[in-house]
Amino acid sequence: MSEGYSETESQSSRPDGSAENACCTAIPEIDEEAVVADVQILSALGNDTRYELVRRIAAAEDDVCVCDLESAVGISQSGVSQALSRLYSAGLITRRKEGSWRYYGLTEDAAQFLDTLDDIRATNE
Amino acid sequence: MSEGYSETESQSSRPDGSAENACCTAIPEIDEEAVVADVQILSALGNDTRYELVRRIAAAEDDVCVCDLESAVGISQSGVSQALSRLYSAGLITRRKEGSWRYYGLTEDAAQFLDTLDDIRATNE
DNA sequence: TAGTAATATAAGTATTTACTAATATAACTG
DNA sequence: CAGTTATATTAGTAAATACTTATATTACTA
Repeated sequence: MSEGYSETESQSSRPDGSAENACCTAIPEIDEEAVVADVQILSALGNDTRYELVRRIAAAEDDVCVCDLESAVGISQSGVSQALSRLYSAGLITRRKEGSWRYYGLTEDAAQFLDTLDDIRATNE
Repeated sequence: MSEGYSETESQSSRPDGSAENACCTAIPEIDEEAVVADVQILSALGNDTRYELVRRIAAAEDDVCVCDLESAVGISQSGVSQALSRLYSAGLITRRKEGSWRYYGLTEDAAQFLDTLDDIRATNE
């Protein structure tokens, strides 16, 4: 019950004098599918460990195996594996098997994303 | 103590026969400040509520006040305020006071970000 | 085949997060 | 001024998260 601050019949005294919840501008609906897809990408990348993993994969010239990443981010093998798995399902990294090794690489999406982040950071300096 | 799987002197039998943790490519260090800044943005946006707020602010023609956003995302006034506050400190929204109202708008960074997300989603269809 | 290495999965847990309700603050209004 | 409205802040909490350890799986190797 998140009401309790508007018991009277909402005779809104909004800034522009309009009624209901239209104090400013009508707020359009948004695409629910887009939300889900985008938030998956954003939350996958919005964590130090996973972000670092992606940056390291991006920085490497070729695809990278888990063994290397493990020592790089300082958490357990299991933790790295889980992190990579999540990045993979978010579509941020590719994976390829070769013998006992698993090689991870960046997807185009992720590359584009990192570029945007670099852009933003560059303009904010 | 996240070791325990490499007790012997790491006489690595890596894919390319190289030593230490260089099975693939040397993995360069990454910029710690960039990590912090980027993860702040990503994690701020990587949550349904906050993402929706940003999308709605983006979709509105003018700046938006909290009262409108509240009904849009379906959480309490307090929750919205906290979400906006976090988005603000991540540099994703602007805020401006006008009488009792607070108007929120998109920053350039956020706009660029949303564009990239739209791009990515568009190419993945 | 048994043994070992690379990675994944499962189960458990401390920490973090995203809320809610209650209260505070600040500005407008009679 | 007292009352009300818009928003922020605080405190508390259920649920989610990011790990850990232990175990399973898969592939290579002697």
